[in-house]
Amino acid sequence: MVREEPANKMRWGELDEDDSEDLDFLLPPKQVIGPDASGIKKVIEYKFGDDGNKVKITTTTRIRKLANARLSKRAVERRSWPKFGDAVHEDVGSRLTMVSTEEILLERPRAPGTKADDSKSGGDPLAQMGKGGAVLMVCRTCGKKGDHWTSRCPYKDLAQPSDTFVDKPSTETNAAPGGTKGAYVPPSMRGGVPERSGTDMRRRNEENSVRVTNLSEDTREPDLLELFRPFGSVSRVYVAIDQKTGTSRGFGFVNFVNREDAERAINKLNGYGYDNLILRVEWAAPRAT
DNA sequence: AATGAGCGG
Repeated sequence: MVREEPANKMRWGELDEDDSEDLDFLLPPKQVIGPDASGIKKVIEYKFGDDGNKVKITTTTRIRKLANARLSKRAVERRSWPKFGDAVHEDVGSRLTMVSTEEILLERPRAPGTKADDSKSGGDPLAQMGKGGAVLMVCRTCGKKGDHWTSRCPYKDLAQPSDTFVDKPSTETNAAPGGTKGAYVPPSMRGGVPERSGTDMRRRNEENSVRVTNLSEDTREPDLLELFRPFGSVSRVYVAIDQKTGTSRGFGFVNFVNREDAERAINKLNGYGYDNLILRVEWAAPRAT
């Protein structure tokens, strides 16, 4: 089989590039009208004749019956739509593939490099839900879904009682001068954070944190959950994993929704034999900052 | 023996 390459054949990438020397740009743009529902198409174009005068050429064609029959009514209808974009000056019917250089702007929830525009949103992320991209916000401080991030949490400052805490006079929580009981106070017993009240205040009880040590190597989080679940609802289980080896480091944490449940678990499971090892179960110290 | 990843707007 022999393939013939006509000498004058342009590759598609070169289209419209070789005739930059002619004066066609002075001519009115080519117009394509139709085809209409009955397949009639008019092409009006202009050329310079040999004498250098402008010549108007009107071509009227009718789409072959066969081709027309294969088009859906909708497709035929679409053909009469006015052209837009780069296609405005194109006889689209003659070129099945359009190479467009039109800029397509992708819509994003937030364009890169822009700052959150509070003036438009009113600072309320909820107001943006549903009209931009999906917004999924879960506050890590109070566990509420949907209206704020951790840093905006109204309880952000309460969660970690500190010397700089001013809303409420601190008492037993801090190493206050004037003498305090030096015993360790479970975070849930400390002041500062409002108690769970009503249905709205779903505090994520990161605070009722129980440390479990002396876990066997192959104890995983599901095992821990299974072990502690009977004492009450567990909000989180965690087994420390060595990032390098992927193996358990032999300790973990269990958070309970209710302090009392945590306490019962500690009392029951501390010293409990599990996988040939004696578990140590006690209140966890607050996580390192 | 040992006190945890991930984190955005």
